[in-house]
Amino acid sequence: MNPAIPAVYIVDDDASVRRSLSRLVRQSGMDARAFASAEEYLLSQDKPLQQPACLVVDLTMPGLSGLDLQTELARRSNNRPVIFISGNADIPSTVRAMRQGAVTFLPKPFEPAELLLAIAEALEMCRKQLASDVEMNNIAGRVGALTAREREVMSWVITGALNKQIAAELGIVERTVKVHRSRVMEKMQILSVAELVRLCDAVAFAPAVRPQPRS
Amino acid sequence: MNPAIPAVYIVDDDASVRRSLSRLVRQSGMDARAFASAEEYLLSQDKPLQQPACLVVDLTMPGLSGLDLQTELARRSNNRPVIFISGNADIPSTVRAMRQGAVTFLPKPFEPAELLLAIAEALEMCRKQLASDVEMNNIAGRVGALTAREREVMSWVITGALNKQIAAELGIVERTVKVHRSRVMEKMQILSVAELVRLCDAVAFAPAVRPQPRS
DNA sequence: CCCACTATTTCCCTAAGGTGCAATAGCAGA
DNA sequence: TCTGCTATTGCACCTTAGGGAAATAGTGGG
Repeated sequence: MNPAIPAVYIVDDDASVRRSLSRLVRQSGMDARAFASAEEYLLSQDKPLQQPACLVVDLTMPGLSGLDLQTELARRSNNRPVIFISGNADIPSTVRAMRQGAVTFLPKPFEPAELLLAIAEALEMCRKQLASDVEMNNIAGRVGALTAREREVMSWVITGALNKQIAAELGIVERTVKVHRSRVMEKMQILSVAELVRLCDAVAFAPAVRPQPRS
Repeated sequence: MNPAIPAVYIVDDDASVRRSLSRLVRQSGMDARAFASAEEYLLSQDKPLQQPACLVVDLTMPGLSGLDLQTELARRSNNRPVIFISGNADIPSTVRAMRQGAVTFLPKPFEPAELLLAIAEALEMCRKQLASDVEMNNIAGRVGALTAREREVMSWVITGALNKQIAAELGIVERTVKVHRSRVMEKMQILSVAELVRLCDAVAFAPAVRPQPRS
């Protein structure tokens, strides 16, 4: 599969729906992959996504329902946008689906253009998410390259603490703090504290500050 | 109205619904205010919200519909959480409402407990939003106290630029940059660049950097 | 036992950040 | 015109940040 070509995963127990939707998707220049059940889809997903992709899921299916699938995907941090389709949907299901982050919910029958529009939106969301994920992983990787001590020093640096203060907190000499700090900046591949703060905030870097024992 | 007591704004064209919901809300210890139409509600809203509050809106009403009201509120940056109720709702309306940020959508008839649960959630969201808004206004106020030049210097500082570089960019001497920078830290009531970066990011402070003229 | 990695420290030096004091200048309003 | 606010700069001085060189030490493998 060409990583540049987006993929649409279709999950529906109705074979004729799978066929027609697959055709529609392919005619629009995208990859289509169909699954007859949520379980089947889940089993096929062993690799992290590398190309923009989204799901088109039927709400009511034997076994795991569309909502169950969505819940499971959220649990697995599989953040592919989900578009629901259903012939017999009720308001509560729609609400639940949307609250869990569904892109939209199309009641059958729907116009092919409606689905394509939703898919386009979902793929755009996915692209942004992918770009963001890449960036997060990039940063997390750099943080991972730090030693425990360096992370500790970093957690103080991003609070704006002076080297002198950090040294006092850690019970070491200022020169040592400078050494760690220097390595942090080097490994994080940045030149300023401002950038360090942004990187740490972006990945929600844990302070690593020992919890204050409340007397 | 006691600011500590949350308020629930009920917008429904059916007087009996307004009565029963108001009673339900008041019995739960909250303020209830009822409106017969979206227009009536909008006209009553001239003051910014100070207490946690949410809306319970009927989807279908004469004049502006519930969705119209939601859209208008979004346009006015009135971020009170909205709970929809409706006796004859369809999926598309539900989807649109949820996509526009509705807390939930309750089809009539619903259990009183359901609505109270939704209200509790909405009020909690509102409380967090209020706290955040206060914080944002606080920061924005401090930024507003800066002079144009100080804001300009700040925009460079948060990129991690050295005083020397900032001076070159602005065509002034380093000493002057230091003066502005010092005032920025004073007016923003902080002690470190790390904090400055966070404050600016929190309010999405515009770089104020002149756009690069691409040749 | 030797080696790589990490943590630590001392001495010393340069660059950058931050301030106090004083002075010049432009501009808007009383 | 005088006053207040803002911007600007020069000079001197102190504090921080950042590194170079070299050495000590503990830990985990090979």
